[in-house]
Amino acid sequence: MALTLALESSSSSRGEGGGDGHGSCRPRESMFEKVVTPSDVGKLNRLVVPKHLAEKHLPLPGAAARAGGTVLCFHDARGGEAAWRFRYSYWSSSQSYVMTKGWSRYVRDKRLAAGDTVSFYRDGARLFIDCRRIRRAGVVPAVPPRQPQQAFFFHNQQQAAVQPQQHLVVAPRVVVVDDEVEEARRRRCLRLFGVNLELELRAEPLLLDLQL
Amino acid sequence: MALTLALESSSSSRGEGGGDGHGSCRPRESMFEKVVTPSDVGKLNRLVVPKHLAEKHLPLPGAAARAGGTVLCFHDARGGEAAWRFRYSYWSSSQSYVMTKGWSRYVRDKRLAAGDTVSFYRDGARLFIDCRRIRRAGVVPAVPPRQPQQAFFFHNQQQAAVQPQQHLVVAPRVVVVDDEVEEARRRRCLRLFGVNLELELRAEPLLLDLQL
DNA sequence: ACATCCACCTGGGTC
DNA sequence: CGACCCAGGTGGATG
Repeated sequence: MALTLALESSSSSRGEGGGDGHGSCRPRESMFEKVVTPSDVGKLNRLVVPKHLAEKHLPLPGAAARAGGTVLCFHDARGGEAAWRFRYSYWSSSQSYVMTKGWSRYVRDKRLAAGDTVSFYRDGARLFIDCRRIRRAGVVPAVPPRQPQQAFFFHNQQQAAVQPQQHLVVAPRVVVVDDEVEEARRRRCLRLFGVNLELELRAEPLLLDLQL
Repeated sequence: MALTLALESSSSSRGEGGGDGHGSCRPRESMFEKVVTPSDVGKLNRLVVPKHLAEKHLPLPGAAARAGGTVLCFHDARGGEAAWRFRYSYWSSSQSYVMTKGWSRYVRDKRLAAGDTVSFYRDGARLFIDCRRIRRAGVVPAVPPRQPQQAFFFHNQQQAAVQPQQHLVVAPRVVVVDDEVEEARRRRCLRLFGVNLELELRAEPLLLDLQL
């Protein structure tokens, strides 16, 4: 069954209920949203699902919980063939519900950052996931931060790290962005083709040569 | 069938074949060696056996792999009654061969540290294990780093870490050693009763009070 | 309680 | 550059 994607430009209501007007699908009912924490998008490779939301919308049969969880398949609310498979389980040690395996890929592909919002929808037995970025100062990124695009990409972010004193020379559009959240680690964030490059925060101002 | 241990003091060829002249046994053929990583001797309690070596010298029948591995019994190449039993299994998740149960005991008893070498030999169906420390400048340790001795031992190496500015006061023989290997992480290594304590490398010289 | 073991998982590196 | 290794992890079970 194909999903009809009528482009509704923007619904005025931004409540947790409806689609938020990014041109996505219809016959879903919202389950819940979460503003992701630094840990949710960091090296822990897991999303903590708030317990009350998990037990209300994504109950784990208990047998499944003891059996090491289950695998949930979420369709991408933006359409496309992409289906996101996450291991979903209960960690008795921390008494929390988590999505583990597969989650880090979603974070990477969607360029999720702390403060962004992930939304989970359901249409009958069909599950959907969507996300939206936080409101950011600065320009809209040159490349929309979506889909497993095969754009220019630093393979080794270590090598891509920019020393404060270096000049950064780039070709197309570049946007310097201040992350709103992620105050846990105070970092500067340079957004390049949808890739976040993290710079050590120094007293000195950042020196950049932007050749646009 | 007893194994005759003729003391050939040192085979001139140091190739991966022979004994290294520590007065150990003969009729073995070397299978492989590994320079152990920090993880191999750390809290993970497992030794990763490089895949190509594992499949060449210690194949797991596949049925055994699926059955959760097997137990291998290694005789101590230095002689003695000691036999080291390791669970040996294949982790399909990481596609790697590992020795798990029993390995941490070997690490402890032999005071194995990162950079040391473990060697596996075979004599027909009989398996042998040996290890040697990395070449170190400085004196031979006061206590030979052998056998299940129940000597003084820091349970938590974290706590045992020494800050460069501190004075270290110790009772018996102590040797300060510069690690030749492990240049990957440049660290000072202080050897104390066979335990390696790692110090952050600083410009300042190490300050020690040695009360012998 | 604590250490160990076990079955997973992942990113970086390498080929 | 995709595929694969493997070093470095995890939670949970066990004794």
